[in-house]
Amino acid sequence: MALTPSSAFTFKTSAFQVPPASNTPYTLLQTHPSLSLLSKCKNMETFKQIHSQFIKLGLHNNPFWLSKLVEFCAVSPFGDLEYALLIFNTIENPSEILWNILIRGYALSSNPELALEIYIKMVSLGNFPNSYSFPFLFKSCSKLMAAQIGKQVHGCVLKLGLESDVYIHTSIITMYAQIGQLGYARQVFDKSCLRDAVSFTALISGYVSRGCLDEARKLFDEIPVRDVVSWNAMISGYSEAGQFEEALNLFEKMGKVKVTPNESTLLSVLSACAHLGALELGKRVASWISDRGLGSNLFLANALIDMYAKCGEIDTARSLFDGIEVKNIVSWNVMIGGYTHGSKYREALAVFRQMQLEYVEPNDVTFLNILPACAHLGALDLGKWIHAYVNKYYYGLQNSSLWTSLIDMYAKCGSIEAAKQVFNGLEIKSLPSWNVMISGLAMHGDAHGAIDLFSKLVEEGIKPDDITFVGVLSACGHGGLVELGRRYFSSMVQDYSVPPKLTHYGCMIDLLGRAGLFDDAKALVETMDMEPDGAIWGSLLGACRIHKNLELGEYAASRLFKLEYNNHGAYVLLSNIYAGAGRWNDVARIRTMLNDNGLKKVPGCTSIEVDSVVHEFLVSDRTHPQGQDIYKMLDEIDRLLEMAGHVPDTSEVHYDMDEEWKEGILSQHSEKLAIAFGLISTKPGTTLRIVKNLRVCSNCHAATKLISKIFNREIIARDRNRFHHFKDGFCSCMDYW
DNA sequence: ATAGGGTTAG
Repeated sequence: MALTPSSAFTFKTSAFQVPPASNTPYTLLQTHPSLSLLSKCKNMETFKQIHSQFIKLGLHNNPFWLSKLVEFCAVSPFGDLEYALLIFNTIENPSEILWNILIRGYALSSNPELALEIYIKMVSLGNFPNSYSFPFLFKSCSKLMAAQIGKQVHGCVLKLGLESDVYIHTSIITMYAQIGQLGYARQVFDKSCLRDAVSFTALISGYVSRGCLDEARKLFDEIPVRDVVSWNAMISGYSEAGQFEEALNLFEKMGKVKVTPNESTLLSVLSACAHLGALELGKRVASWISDRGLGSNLFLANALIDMYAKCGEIDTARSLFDGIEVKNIVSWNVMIGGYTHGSKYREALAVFRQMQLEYVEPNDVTFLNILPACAHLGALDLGKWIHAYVNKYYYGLQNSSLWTSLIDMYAKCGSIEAAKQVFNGLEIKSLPSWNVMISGLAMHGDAHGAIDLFSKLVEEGIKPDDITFVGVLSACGHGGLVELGRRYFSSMVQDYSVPPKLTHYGCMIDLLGRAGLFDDAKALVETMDMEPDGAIWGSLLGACRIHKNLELGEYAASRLFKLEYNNHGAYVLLSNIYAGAGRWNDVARIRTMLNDNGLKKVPGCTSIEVDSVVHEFLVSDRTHPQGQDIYKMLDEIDRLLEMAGHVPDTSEVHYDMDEEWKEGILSQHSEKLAIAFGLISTKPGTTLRIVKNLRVCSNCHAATKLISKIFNREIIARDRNRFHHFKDGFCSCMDYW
């Protein structure tokens, strides 16, 4: 029968009579070998053996040993509270110490309300609480977030005149601080003259957890003697609030006053270094750690891996990772996250696969780290597997960012319908989930879908943020909805008080430029209250190429080169503009500039997932094991395209002066290779999904439209900018991109 | 003999 306190407190003690305390001197007890026996005990089986041993030796009649036995059951992580109660119930007149131990056990348990029940029982049986009882009671109140009861217990303390006990005093402050009653915590603190580092820190932690860092800092500066816990409270407070510079400043100060950091300090500091990319400090901390032989501390090792990866030293991170003999889930997660963070998506996937081979169970953080890699690579099968896994093992999971990541993954893998399904299935839709859904629709060229969703969001009374408007404005841009775009742009500030950032200006300039409204685009650039960045000049330049605007194109390019002298794509665009205007001398001049600056073309690269494996193709790639079959298919495609009347448009190849390379370059663009591979390695009618690192060229776009018709395949292509759904000879972008 | 401040990644 499971004993509950209420049923247990029947005090059926007739079976045992506890004799009076023995006269064994205390000093003898302290060194008794049985004490180390108990402290080494790791499970109840062993405990029961020790218990019966104690009974044989007659030690159980001694109050000291009795308390040790109950204490083990009540508070050891290997103990058993019900068993503690069982022993307790055999004792006729339990001492206050035993009552307190039991209260402590329940206060630490998952049912802290029982600690309060036992306290009431204790008092109702005529026992008085002492100064030891109250810290346990306050701990229970904190865990229960029970402000009312906490105040009653506080009243009790005052009645008994125990408020000046330093332990009780601190536990009252801690309790009020942890249940969010900072005013009370402050009053207790201010009224008393008991102000040591501990009570200061208790209050500081309260302020920190409510985000009142300035208030916390004021107190921190007043502490007469700060110990390492005080420093940690403040440093980790800054770090968790995103004030990483402040965290590191404080850490430097801590070193100057010669307080030795401990594990917590180092973890906070490494996290701040990771966020700031502060590699130098990170390395100093790393050598400090290894100098003290702390390198094998798993928490620190994981934090170091994270720091190195986020600071760009991914190989150092990897060798640390490989050096850990017994990794935990965090080790795997930070390594995967490090690769994702550094855009090394294939490596992220490889570590994930390794993790599965070693039978390590992934968790939600693993998925949060691996999903962006799936999204970037278009690894839809793995993404789907993760979705199924989450549904199976994390059903009802509250981690809303995981759902947001899944929506984003589906959208970026070209499965906008699946993205919608996940989104619609969400009971609670966080703003980020709305945002990824809106930009997902925008990416897929469903401008009206995105705008409708935005209206729904507003109807639900949710306040959109700057990211929402990036989605809305880019939807308008992809759809060529100029007037609507203008309206949303002005509505941002007016109706939602979201001031436009550079990206919003970028969306608008792209929208206006692509619609050929150069005067408006120029006017917007000139009236902006911030300096235009490369992306803005780049999209203006791109628009100038589409609309053959030589003059503005030259200007935009000159501005862009001042910011990004090595932007190869920009030289190409400008060269295309010159070529379109027949200005061959200028084309040649650009060619020379490229050579002089040693700029290499970013190779076009397209990936396609077949049978859960992501295959990558570069321009004119001949490295694929099925290369021969692919090129055979490519010839077949070109033959059928020609028959269908497709004439390659060579106006965009002029920038490429390499004549022999130019030959056939169009038909060997990476997306065509990927499509050819997709056609030969999937069943007829299967949708092909491809991901390209650059923007699709107009040639491939025209060709892909025809391929979709000739081979009766839906082809979903993601380029640098957006999705194109090719079907039946048409593209969802309506040739506006 | 039982008591106070903080545990870790995104």
